[in-house]
Amino acid sequence: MYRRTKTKKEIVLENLPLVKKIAGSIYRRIPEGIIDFDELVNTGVIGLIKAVENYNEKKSSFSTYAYIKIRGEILDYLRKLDPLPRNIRNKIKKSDWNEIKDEVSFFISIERELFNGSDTLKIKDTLVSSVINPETDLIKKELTALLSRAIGELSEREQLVLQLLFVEELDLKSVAEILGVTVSRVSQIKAGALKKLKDIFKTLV
DNA sequence: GGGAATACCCCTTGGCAAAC
DNA sequence: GTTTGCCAAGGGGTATTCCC
Repeated sequence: MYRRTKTKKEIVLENLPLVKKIAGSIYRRIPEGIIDFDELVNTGVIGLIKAVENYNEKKSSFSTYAYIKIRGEILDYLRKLDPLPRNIRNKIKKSDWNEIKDEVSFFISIERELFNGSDTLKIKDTLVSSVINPETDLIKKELTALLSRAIGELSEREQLVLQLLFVEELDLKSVAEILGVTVSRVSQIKAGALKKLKDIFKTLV
């Protein structure tokens, strides 16, 4: 057990860089002046403490578990700060193009990796275009649905690696630290996941 | 100032070993 | 046999230093 050899305080101090990394990646995506970076770090530390208390080593590595808990705590905190009722926020969400862009950015990034060609740019441009029309909207929805299905075929570990690399925009080194493996291993998982995704995607299209 | 050389970082890939 | 993971080597991009 992780806690048997180290005190809670030692584990928290040891994982503080991880908290700062996660807080930083979220902080970069929040409009300037909305929240203080230190507040996010403090919230992340609360998540880290909860992770230490509830960690079950049989289920996953501590760093992976802590990552999920820390990020969840910060996101919960941000939701609580939202002054708008959830139903109003949902209505806004439905018509907020930035939100849509955020959701599909993951797929765009992966697609870029998968196809690595000029055609990708055209699709990307279609997806992120500021002009919404029925045709581009339909293409976007179909592509998102297909990729979503393909990603669902991957293992949890592969999905996590892709999420950390493309959604959180972490580098391989950071992902390696979170997963507790080497950078080269993360690169291999990423390459394998993308290859698998490409194969799955081909069968779906 | 700017071009060349060097150092450094990030990442990928191949080979290998251990575990399942 | 397959999967997982590490190590070492090398490619590519960027930053820094040096010299003209």
